[in-house]
Amino acid sequence: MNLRRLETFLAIVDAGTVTAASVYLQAGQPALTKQLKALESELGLQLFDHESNRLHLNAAGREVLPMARHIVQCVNEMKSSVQLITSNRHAS
Amino acid sequence: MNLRRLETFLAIVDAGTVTAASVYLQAGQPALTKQLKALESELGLQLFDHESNRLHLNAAGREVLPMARHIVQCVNEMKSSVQLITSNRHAS
DNA sequence: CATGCTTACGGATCACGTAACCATG
DNA sequence: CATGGTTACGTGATCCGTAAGCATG
Repeated sequence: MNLRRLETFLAIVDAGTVTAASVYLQAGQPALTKQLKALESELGLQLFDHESNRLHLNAAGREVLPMARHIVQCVNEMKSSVQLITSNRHAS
Repeated sequence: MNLRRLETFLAIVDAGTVTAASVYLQAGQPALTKQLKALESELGLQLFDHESNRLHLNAAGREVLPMARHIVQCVNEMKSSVQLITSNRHAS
């Protein structure tokens, strides 16, 4: 399980398309497509309908989404806490 | 930020030594040492005292520990939920 | 035919395992 | 000197970006 893939998943959901997410993340579309496929493969679960030429979040994706958000949020909070620790360490 | 590194961190704390953690994780000591160093480098923060020939969790490590545990726990819960989803999917 | 996703492929980076080394109790 | 951690190094896997291809509205 890779955090980068979860962040990519969230970015694609929030941006609406892989293309828009790639602009936001300053990465190439192919990279995001492959990360998403890797995530779906790893979970053994399709998160989007890949049938049309646009991706659509499916039922499973909607169930996984809040958990992925929570994990990424916790990671960001940990990063903030670490920065706080180092700041206090320097202040003391 | 890599989840594998957090899991390694927890394993080292729980097992007490890198050696014991490497047995538990079925990996080599060098790999765990390097993952730990990578994590500390990434956070910009020493989590252990590296002075003796045994690692000792320091104050910063004790602060980060519960957050790391929470993140890993959330990831495991997500994995379980995904398995549940796929089970139900197969049942229906 | 414009938009958006996917696949192919080459290069770079990362991660591991074996082996050798260093430090401490 | 036994135990535990670290460094060196070569190999295998992973990831990305460019380029090309495919599908749909």
